Amino acid sequence: MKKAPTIRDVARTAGVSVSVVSRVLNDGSGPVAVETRRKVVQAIDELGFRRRAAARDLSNGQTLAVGLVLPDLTNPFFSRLADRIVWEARSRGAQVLLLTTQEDPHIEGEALNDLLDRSVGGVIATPAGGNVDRWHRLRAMGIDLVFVDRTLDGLEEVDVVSLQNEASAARATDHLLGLGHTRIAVISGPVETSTGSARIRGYSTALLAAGQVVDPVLVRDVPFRGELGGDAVAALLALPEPPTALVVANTAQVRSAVHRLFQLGVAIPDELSVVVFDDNPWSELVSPPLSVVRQPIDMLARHSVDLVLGRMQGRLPEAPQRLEVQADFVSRSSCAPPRRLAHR
Amino acid sequence: MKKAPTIRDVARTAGVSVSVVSRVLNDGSGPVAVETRRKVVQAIDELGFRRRAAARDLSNGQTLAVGLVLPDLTNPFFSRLADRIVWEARSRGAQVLLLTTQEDPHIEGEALNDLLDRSVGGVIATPAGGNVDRWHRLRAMGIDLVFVDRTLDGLEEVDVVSLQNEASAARATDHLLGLGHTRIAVISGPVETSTGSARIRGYSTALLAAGQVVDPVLVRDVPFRGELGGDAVAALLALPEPPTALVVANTAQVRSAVHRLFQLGVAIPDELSVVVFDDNPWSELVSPPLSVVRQPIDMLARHSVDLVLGRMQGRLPEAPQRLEVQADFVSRSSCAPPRRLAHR
DNA sequence: TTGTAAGCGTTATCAT
DNA sequence: ATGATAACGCTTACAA
Repeated sequence: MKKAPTIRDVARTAGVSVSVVSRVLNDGSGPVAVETRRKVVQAIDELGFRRRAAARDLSNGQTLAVGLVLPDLTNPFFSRLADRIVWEARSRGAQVLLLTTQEDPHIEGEALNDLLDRSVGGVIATPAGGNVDRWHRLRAMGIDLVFVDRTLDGLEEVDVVSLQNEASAARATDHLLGLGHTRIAVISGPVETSTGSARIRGYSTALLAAGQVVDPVLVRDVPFRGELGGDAVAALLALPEPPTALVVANTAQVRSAVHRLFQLGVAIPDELSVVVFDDNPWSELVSPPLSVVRQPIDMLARHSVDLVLGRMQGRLPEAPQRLEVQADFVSRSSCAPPRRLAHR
Repeated sequence: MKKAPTIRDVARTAGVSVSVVSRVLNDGSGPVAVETRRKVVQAIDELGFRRRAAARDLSNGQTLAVGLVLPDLTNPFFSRLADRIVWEARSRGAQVLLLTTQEDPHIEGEALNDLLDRSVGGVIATPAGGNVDRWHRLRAMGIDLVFVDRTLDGLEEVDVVSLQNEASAARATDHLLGLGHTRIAVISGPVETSTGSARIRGYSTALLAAGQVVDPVLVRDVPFRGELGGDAVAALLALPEPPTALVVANTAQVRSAVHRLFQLGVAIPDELSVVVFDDNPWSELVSPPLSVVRQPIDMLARHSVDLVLGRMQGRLPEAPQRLEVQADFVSRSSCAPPRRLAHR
């Protein structure tokens, strides 16, 4: 196991000094005679030389690596997001350090410490909540930060890429309203989260615009972790006046919610119309195929990577960017007009 | 944005030398008076000092970070694997650099280059195929390597964690045989891959043991990428003598295969019994719920992390480890005895 | 028990 | 256009 060649080895076998080699390595950081460059290049691949990232990072106090902090890869939304982000990052020459938080602020805190140590150049994250001080600290250390999917109050200065949560929820609700439903329920994420509150807002707005009232008993905000989506479904159906339509706006809970619906033997869409947030690979495999709000994951990925990398390289205006991408509504067979006198 | 404190700052404010600080940092790397340690510790968190990973790595020529090379996070099998590996790694203090290959040896090659640069301490990978020289090079540079899920010929010296592919395929086939099927088809991964060939072998063995012959026309090996699982299904059903049972042993193709089955309106299990490899979150949501071979993903994760980290820390015997973990067969409602005279 | 100083592989600043 | 050389922050002999 011979030691890997260093820049000095290259310099020696090319018969030049290390500074010259360094210059050809960082193309354009200084003048190099064309013939000299040739020799250097040749030496480089003759020796199979590769720059040690650690040394480079140490020297210029920064890394081209990006930290990716996500709740949980078990949720298809995040795993596809991770897939796209890794892809976009590598196509721009950056690497990705992956950390998961299980939606737990404590774990997230530790992850942030790691990131601090490792001095990544930037971070893309879906914040779990809290840790405001840590996030600030990160920024104070000059690490560029982009939130994806969710924001956090008190961090107005960080870039955010999210989807049009409010509009999308309104859109889904409108669809149901258009079918004639007058008792539409929603299962969202926690109201304390940016996505949870925005989606509930969209839902309410649509209802109000249609001249209906918002019945608080039909609005369920459940955590992202766990299987509480199912319980919310059960609770909703056990109501004296159960809903005839349901919007599952908590991506992490759609599996659980749908699972329960099936267990309970609810006839979809006859007894209950349903729309879910996010187009899972299986949402058209179940019967009936689910109508969904399709989140443009690749756009989220592309923009977040653009933002971090852009900031890290100092392009981009000072002001924090706030990007909202549009979601599509995909109508399949899980919605129908309400049946009068539907009993269960 | 003040500069982050260095080990020297700590030494100064604690009134000791840097080596002492370093010693308390790497607990046990040398003697430190208990009172001195106290002062140092105090100085450390007074200043909020954190070691720069780059410097540490540079100094000792190694990183505690692990490279994770996976085909594709879009496949639930790999996303769950990633999730578990990240988790296990962090619980042992290691970070994970994530790279995806899209099953493309060329992309994989580039990923390996990155890993070389970044001098991660070890790598956990599901090899896409080829790149044998690159893998060797990695090992030659002292980077510990563990293959998970798949192996590669010509790399007998690397640790492998996989599941009992042959036994699991046999098990699934046996189940169908037990139901009385005499025309069982299999859709596997490429025969060139370790998983593809092993599963076909298991399938054949079971058939032979039951006194049946292996009809080559019923054995379809399809790539991991793309949607060819669906086409294989269609081809199988178009046979003059179509199968009455099907084992989808290519995890990456089960969605596509099942999708096509549904499109074609095949009655499961009446017309066709099916068993699929890997317990997707949706496999019990579709109707009928699918009988599956459940892969013990957390075991795969745990063992791979144990292996890399163990090697990196120099424990572990010389000889390459070959771990096979057991998969469970979960019977649900997609299998039944064959119907005589089933026409389509 | 503690301190000094020489690396580790790059980059960047000056001279030449 | 090139070459010395000093950082960068930490680890580790080796001395004291």
